[in-house]
Amino acid sequence: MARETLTPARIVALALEIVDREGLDALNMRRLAAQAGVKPMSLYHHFPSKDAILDAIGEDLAAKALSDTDKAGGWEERVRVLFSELYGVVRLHPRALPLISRAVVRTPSGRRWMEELMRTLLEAGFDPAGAGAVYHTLGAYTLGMGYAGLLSLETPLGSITGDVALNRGDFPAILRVGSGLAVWDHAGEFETGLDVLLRHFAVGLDGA
Amino acid sequence: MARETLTPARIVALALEIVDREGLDALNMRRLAAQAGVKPMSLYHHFPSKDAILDAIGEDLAAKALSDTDKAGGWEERVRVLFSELYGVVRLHPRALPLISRAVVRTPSGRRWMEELMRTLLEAGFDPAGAGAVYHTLGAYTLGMGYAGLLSLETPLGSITGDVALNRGDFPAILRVGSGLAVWDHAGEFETGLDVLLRHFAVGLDGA
DNA sequence: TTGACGACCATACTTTGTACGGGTAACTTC
DNA sequence: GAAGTTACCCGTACAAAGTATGGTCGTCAA
Repeated sequence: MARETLTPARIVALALEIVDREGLDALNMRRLAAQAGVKPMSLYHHFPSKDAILDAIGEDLAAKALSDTDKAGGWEERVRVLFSELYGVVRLHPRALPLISRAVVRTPSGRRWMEELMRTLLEAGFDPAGAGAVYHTLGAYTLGMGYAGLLSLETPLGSITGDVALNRGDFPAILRVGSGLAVWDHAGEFETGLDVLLRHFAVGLDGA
Repeated sequence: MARETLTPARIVALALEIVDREGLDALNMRRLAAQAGVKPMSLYHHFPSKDAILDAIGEDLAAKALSDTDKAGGWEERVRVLFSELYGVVRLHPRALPLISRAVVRTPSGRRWMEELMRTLLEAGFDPAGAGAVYHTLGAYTLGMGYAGLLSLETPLGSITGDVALNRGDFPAILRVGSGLAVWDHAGEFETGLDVLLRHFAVGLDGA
């Protein structure tokens, strides 16, 4: 709205706002330009394509997941913090999740996050295959929690149990569990699962 | 190609083929019509919109995840089978994953899958909150494994370690782990994590 | 003054979903 | 069997969205 100078950083910030507020699909060049008080083609002076803007958002978010990881502590604690920080970013920007997941393997900050994780695991004594397994399992779990939350944003809370109520009798168990299905924010739910998985790998490491 | 009669089932089958082969983005009405040997607008006689076709694909896949769940066995085994079947479908059609995840909460077969899961959990003795937690945790894990695999399809295997090799020295740990990062098909990796999580809930159930 | 460059934009082309209004053949009804 | 109805398919056209191409305008160095 306010007509400040157009910069890559401001474009990314505005784009993220739109994504957070209205979803990834609502982000288009004309909309973004309008938000910046500028005409669409002006954006191309700062970015070569829309995809480049999306990558820049991803980089931005990946950088946030990287902040305070240098607290000391055992490897298990460090790994826990790495994934918790990542999940924290996902919780703050659920609609940007597809960008975050791409960023982990494609942007500088994402790779720094990954390097940090791999270094921690290798130093802890995991062999390359073991480190890969930890990354796969915990990464999938973290990513999945995010996608599940995103899904529940797009499918309005009551639309499951609400619809189902129509043919009451066909889905008694779903109805009994009710709203517990649609709400993914239960305190500590993510951390609990993360701990369970992490502990499993820790035990395996000692055994080997 | 072959000009058979156009039916909803055939449209869905062809659409799924395109998605499997070329990805979700490659599926458009003109492309799909051409594949069916028909003109674009003809599709709208059988489906009201593209979105309806996507939902139909989801329903189709959700139905496959539902097949042989009626084997007897303890609740833990039944839950394991439910998620394994679902994951099996995801592995067969990774590029259709976004459709599968929507389907679980939106299509008849998806809801039947969910009902089956909820019924099993409630009968096993979980309270509604507990059943919700199991669904959240295992569902997120399953979904996440799928998304991670999808991600590795889109980011060609070597592009991570390949790029990183350019600035050798910045990412030594990633390089050491190497190809283990990009390959998500390790036998039993999914089942291992699933068991770990499931066992955690089983123990919690006995304790309560 | 002049020319070069950086920031912004007008126009237009392409791709994709789909509204609208047919058209033809099979089938129903009297 | 004539007339209407329906099922199935299609031609045309428009809107939304990414972006190629080629300006325009102000600032600043020489």
